[in-house]
Amino acid sequence: MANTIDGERRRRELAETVWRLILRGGLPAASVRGVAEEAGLATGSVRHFFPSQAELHNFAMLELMATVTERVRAAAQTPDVRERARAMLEELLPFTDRTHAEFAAYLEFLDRSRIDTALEPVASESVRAARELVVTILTDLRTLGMLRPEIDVDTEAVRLHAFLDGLMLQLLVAPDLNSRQQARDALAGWLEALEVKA
Amino acid sequence: MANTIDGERRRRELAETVWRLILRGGLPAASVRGVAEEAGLATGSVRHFFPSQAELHNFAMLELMATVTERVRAAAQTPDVRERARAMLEELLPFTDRTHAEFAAYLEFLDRSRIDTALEPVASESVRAARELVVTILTDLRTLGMLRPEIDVDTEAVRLHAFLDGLMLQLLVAPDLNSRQQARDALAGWLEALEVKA
DNA sequence: GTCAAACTAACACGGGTGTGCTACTTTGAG
DNA sequence: CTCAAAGTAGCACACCCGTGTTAGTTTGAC
Repeated sequence: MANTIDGERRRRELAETVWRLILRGGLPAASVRGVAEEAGLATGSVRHFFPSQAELHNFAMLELMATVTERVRAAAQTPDVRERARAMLEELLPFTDRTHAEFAAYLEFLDRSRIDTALEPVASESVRAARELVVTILTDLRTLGMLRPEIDVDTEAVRLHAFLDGLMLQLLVAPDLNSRQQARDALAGWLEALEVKA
Repeated sequence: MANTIDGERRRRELAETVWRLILRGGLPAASVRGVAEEAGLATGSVRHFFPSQAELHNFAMLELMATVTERVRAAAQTPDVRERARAMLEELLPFTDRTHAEFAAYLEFLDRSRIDTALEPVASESVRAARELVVTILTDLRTLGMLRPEIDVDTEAVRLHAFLDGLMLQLLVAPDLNSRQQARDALAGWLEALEVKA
């Protein structure tokens, strides 16, 4: 056989092309023809790796989740507990140009999953994973006795999760409302308020 | 002249048709042909009231903001201060089937405004208005001495605004995450935590 | 009743889309 | 070297889109 190695790399390249096009022109820009042209391929070539547009988009969103998950895993290596919590949660926000493009695509997919049942499973899984991450971080803080006693983990998880999603939405669609640094500070301030006084 | 009275009514009808179609099939469903068929008109009739699709969508979003603004104004009549704050902020969340459709359209327009410069002015104005409402409510509470002294209005406004937007996003794209009642309770609980102990 | 304006309707054009299909080129295992 | 598979490329079909244009119908002021 020929390039069996390049197959998955090509698919990942095309997934990133989808993200880039969505950042630039929204989901409609991520057409089969558009992706092919942006990647310098023929439409037939794209369809060789992805039999349908639905599979291309599905893969692009799965790859998106995998990328974010990997970054969260990397941030989980931070030694200090407080720093770790902050670092992990920061990976759920678009703080760099790179991640801004990714979350722009994520928002588009998430929104589309409301209609497109093919995207629904992976979309709701992503939301579930985010909630789980928040709960886990809060539970760890509680176990370590670093959470103010009057705070309920489940109640706080709902608030923090919604706060993060709202901040993400605002950074994407209304970047003038909060600068990235302001958003960073807002998250840091939030977490400080959770902790027991030193 | 003929029905000068019906003109604006027709335009409002078509705006609501746009909302309904967006709820059902996303922004792509709000095509000129789609709106015409849903409203029982010919495409030429729709284009008689709106010279272009851009004007139709722009008007639909303006009408959306006017509707929400009117509801907030009505909620502002609530006598009790605490109840009033809660009632007004609840109007920024999709708690009924009716408002769910409206906010679904709003999210779609907001997302589209990231790309479509024609929607950008009204979109950023809507975000600014929401922020202003939050700030105003918090400022009123502070003036009345009902806000816990350690709370800074501006800091709290950023948090509460992001919390509301996140809750809206989740109610729209991940309705299984939080029920409407849970979201209502979360908002009520948040506001209670802001107030000075009775 | 007249008539201009408001309103409704239908067609055609050019363009973009997803997808199916076929043919060509490159590659690397045997 | 052979040759089957991987990869690339291009075309055609049917569909939907926004929009321009033209024509017919209804309405209400005068």
